[in-house]
Amino acid sequence: MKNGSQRAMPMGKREQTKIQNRQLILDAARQVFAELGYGATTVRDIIRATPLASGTFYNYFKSKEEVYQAIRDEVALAIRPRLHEERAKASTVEQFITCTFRTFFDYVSDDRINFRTIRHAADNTRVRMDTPEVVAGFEELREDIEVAIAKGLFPPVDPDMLMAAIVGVAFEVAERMLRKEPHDPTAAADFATSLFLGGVRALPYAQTELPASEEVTSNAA
Amino acid sequence: MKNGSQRAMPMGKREQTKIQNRQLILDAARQVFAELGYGATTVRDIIRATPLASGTFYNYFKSKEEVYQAIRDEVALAIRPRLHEERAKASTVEQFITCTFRTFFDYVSDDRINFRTIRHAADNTRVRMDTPEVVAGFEELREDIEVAIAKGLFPPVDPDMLMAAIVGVAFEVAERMLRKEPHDPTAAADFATSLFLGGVRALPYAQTELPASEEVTSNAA
Amino acid sequence: MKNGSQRAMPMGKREQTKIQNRQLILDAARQVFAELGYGATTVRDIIRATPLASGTFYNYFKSKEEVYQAIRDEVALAIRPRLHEERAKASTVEQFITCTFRTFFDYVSDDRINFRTIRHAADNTRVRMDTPEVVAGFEELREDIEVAIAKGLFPPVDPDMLMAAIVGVAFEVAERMLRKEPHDPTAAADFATSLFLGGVRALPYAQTELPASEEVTSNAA
Amino acid sequence: MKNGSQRAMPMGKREQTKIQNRQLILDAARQVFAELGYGATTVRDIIRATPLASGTFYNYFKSKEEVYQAIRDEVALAIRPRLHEERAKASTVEQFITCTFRTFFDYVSDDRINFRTIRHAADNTRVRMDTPEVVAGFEELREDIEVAIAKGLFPPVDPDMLMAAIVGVAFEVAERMLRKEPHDPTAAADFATSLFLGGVRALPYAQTELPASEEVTSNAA
DNA sequence: AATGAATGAGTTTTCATTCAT
DNA sequence: TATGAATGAAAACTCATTCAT
Repeated sequence: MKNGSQRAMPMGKREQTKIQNRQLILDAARQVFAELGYGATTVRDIIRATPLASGTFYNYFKSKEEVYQAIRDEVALAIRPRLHEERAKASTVEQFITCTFRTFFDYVSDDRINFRTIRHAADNTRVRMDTPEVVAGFEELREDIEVAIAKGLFPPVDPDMLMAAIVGVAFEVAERMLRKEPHDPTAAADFATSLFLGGVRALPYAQTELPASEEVTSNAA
Repeated sequence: MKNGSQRAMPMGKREQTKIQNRQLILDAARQVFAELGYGATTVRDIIRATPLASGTFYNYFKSKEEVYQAIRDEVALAIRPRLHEERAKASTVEQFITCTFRTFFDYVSDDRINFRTIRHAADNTRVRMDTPEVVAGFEELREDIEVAIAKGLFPPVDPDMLMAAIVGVAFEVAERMLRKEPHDPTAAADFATSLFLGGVRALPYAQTELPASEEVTSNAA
Repeated sequence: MKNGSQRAMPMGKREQTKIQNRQLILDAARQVFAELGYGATTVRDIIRATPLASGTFYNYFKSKEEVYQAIRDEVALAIRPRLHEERAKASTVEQFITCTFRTFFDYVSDDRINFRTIRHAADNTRVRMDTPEVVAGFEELREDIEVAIAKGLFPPVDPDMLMAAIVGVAFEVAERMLRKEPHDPTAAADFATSLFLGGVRALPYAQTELPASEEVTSNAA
Repeated sequence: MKNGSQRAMPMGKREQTKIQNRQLILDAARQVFAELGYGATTVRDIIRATPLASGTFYNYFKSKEEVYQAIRDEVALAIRPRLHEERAKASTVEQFITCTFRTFFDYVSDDRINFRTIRHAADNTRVRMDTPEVVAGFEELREDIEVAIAKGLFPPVDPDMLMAAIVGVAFEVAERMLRKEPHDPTAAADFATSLFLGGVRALPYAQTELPASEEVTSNAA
């Protein structure tokens, strides 16, 4: 049987299907990881969430671990450069903190499926996967903090601790943000930023249901 | 040699063994969960880390899940009352924040095996179960915050968000604290407390390797 | 420690308990075999139906099989001699058939727990255990038939087949009898006897609920 | 050589293997149930009697119970319609009884493996499951009897009891029939039919080893 | 490439029996 | 002798991976 056609540019049906199937698996895996947690997920679970057959999985990934790697990398690759870039531009503590949280919460809000995959809540299990890519993201933050300290933006605090505090607040507040519809990444970013810049006394007042008098809804400090 | 201590009901060897075996299993489970992560751990792994026979496991727990519950509850039951009690005494924001972090980090430092079990790495997965007991601990913190706001200790911030921020910083900073020997719960508590009271500019300066002069270790800003 | 008393006749507490425990186990076993069937019953099930501890079982019986033997023997020993004796006295077909069914249904009605043990209905499973003792009971019936044929009571039919028919009707009709309260062994015996003596046309008319005219409730033939 | 037969949908090798494997398991199960009894049989036993791997069993059946169901239903589905149809045609007691027994014994003789599976010995346990399909068969017989009574074929006997008697004789006589080679379903049917039509006195004389004169083989009474 | 049944190693779980108290 | 927890062999079941179609 001869290969009748060779089209240089337009992608053959074969290649398209291939890319599409890979994506089907990745999407299914994200879903299932988010629902069951990484540990409890089986390859069968992933396949079941797909129109494909079980054997097909192995045409694209060697194992559950490998799909997981792919998802992780996708996430980290999507957010890390953005964060790093923003922070590099910061010339004050305010800017550094603000852009870090804002970028993070915006990303999470846009791409909450991915977020849920690495930080997940379901069947009572929250998981966070400290895989190389994610850890690398943390390291990058720490390095950016070190640079900022060197530049004099930050006082000479323990960069590791500060990184931990930022990460902790970012993930935990993101979790809450996602529970309320509609998501309000701006409010989340404001909250976290205010906390880091001025402590609890600087926090924005809560949006109350009652029409509060004007000055109360804004910051008093 | 006389038995000087008074045991109201001298325990038979059988009861002792029973209690001891239960503990053997719990300890083994803690170890193994900490090493392999909850998801990857099998009941066999737990038993293997024990001098007991496979069937014996089922005399004490119905499943891996049940051991895990027991561990979790042990943790939550140990720490929650302490935290709640301390916070109830607080009459200022400072006290509220300080005692929360101090109690938490002291506990974690004392009982790091338990902490590692519920907040852990290896196989790159950190798990924390938002099971009834743990969630109840979070709720309690939120309620305490609400009470504090009502009393005027806190400005009228979003209690859910503040709780999230405290929890995030607590767990994440604890993680870092445990990576350095010797543990320094005081430093961790100081760090977190300062952050919450005055933001990044209020943070204590990092412990440098050089023996720093006294006033340097405290806040300057 | 000395054995202070030796009472020749009155049974010691020890012996009494021993006999009593043996009986507890036998009774429990009967119950459980009847409920779960022999195959599905575990020694644990039997013990659970007893106030005794699992180890105690083995002071009385070596295994499930052995309890089962004991029950079987009890049953066979209780009913076989009665049946044999009655049939030996029979001098007509009528007597032979009548006494066989009457004795059997009376026994079953009295001791339905034992019956249920060897012929049981629960969880949709009917079991009949053709153990040596039970088979011996069947053989005895066949031999009695052979003797009756030799004596001229029966025509020279196939004794094996006749035995099978008697056994089949006995067990199956007994099953129905036990489903109606109050049990009516007399009606069951009449039914079976009439069938064997005269075929379906000789069967007694069914007891109807409606107050039927007198002659209808009795046989018409 | 051409494939002369017309298969509407030529079956792929896959489908064939699937059907064949299902049958392998069913056959093995029949064998093993017949050898060990239902209760004592394990899924492993069934698989061992098969060239298949252990996991394969679970591609076809969820449990031992489910295989058993399949076998049972096969039996009931094969025999019930035949019995019902024959009885519907009966216009006399003789026909009703005759066709019932004849059809039953013919079936059992043809399909003795199936019969042995649901009515069986070894480990001394005979099992017959009164599962929906089988019970439905019994019910059907009872209903047919009720119809026959209404039509005046039978005297107004207790249909439940008559059904029980027929069932008891059918199963028990079938058991004996299967013990002798060659099977003689005709003799079994004659025996049972005669019993039900005229009682023991109407029974055919036993086949003796000696070539008996003609009239002896038929009824004398 | 896609399919999905087969595989069998590995896991969970049960239970008859033993044995220290 | 009674107890009941411990034992471990064996049963039930799962699932990642292979492979014939």
